[in-house]
Amino acid sequence: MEEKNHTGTSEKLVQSAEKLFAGKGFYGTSIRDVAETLSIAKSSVLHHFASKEKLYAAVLQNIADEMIREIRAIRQGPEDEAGQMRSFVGLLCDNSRDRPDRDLIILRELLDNRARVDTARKWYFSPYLEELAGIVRSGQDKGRFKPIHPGLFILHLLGAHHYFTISLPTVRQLLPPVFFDRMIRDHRAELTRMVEDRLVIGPDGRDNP
Amino acid sequence: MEEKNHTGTSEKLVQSAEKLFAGKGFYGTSIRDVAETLSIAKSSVLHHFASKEKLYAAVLQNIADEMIREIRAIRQGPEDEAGQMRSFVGLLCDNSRDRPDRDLIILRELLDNRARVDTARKWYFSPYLEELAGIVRSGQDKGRFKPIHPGLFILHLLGAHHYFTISLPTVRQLLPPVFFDRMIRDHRAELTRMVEDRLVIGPDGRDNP
DNA sequence: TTGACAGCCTACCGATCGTTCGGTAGGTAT
DNA sequence: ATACCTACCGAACGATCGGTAGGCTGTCAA
Repeated sequence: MEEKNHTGTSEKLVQSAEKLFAGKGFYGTSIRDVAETLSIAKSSVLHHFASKEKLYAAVLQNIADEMIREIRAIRQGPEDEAGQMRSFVGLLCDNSRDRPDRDLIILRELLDNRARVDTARKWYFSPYLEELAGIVRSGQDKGRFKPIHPGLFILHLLGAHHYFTISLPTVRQLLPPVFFDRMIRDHRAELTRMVEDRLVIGPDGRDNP
Repeated sequence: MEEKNHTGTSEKLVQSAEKLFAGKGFYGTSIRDVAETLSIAKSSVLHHFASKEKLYAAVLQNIADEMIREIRAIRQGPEDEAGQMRSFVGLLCDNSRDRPDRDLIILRELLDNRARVDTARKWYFSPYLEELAGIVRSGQDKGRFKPIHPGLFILHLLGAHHYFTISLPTVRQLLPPVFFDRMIRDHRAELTRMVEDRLVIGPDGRDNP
């Protein structure tokens, strides 16, 4: 058997780089910064990843892979489409609490990818969006979801959530603590309501498109 | 009388810098880049703004001022609170179409401000959020709006819109044109529905909180 | 035992970064 | 004519950037 990478440094580099890129972006993060988190030389980083771009790509790929795995696990689960969407809202909130760096990286990539979208650059998160839109379409095909545009609904749902989580540290300073705590508590319920009101057709079959 | 800034270079610099910062962020934009857009030396940029940070601050302040002016104009208009919120949705969409750089800068600042929020750094857009939350609170005080958390609703509305507009260039490549066009058309209607469903209490007085 | 290679190092490269400096051109006020 | 101002410039500063070259060490299969 081939026994490459027996130190696990590459994986540690990806994890460190994720945190740094999330905090200061691609241009704001230097290879030296990444190397220092593992107390190794800068050129050692370039031994594992041939360039800064490749390291960044590895970070994106790693995040995208995890997200795809999570959403596929939900989609292949036993729930119906409405239940899957509710589980997805829970997944969103849990991930933002446990892995806040992910949200930052995704948003940064969304911003940066905009500028170079014409350079035929790979977009790591399109399979993720495809899976989500797939759930919506599936529910619509079975007559359980309202005929809203799948991609639009997903973008609005993701937008409401990510924008909220990104704003939290800033808004925390602007709001009295009591209001802030209530806002956090209400957030997940509000996302769920977004699913119920705008997507799921009630058990009585009524629909107001 | 003192005759400062008779060339208008400072204003031109702010406008150029806004575009560049929007495209590649603070770290991704150099003073040299800004100077070249006006065909002047980079030291001349530093004559108008003592540092890169100060130039960036001027860009943010300029955007924040315009946005505050716009939202105050709506708020002091003749409409009731529901009409003001509808006008605000229209303002959002129009601005994103006419001044797309603004959305990018605001989102980037939201991301970057997160990291240094503990350094007591000024947050230029809090008065803007305050004005918006004020409209919601005012409508609630008059019994016209549902008792949703004002800040939460505003963040969800802004998030849904900004995330959507930011994603447009990327999503355009992933979607068949016919779906893409429909998505654009439905976006404003969907935001308006967000206001109607989750905020405004219908004329019959019914309310489902 | 030996050779291949992974991992990590020091040393160094050219380029670019933000910033500082001294100086010039042209206008205005005294 | 003197003094002072804004606007702008080119040169240079030290620091840092991403990346390269080459050498040392330890592991492991042949």
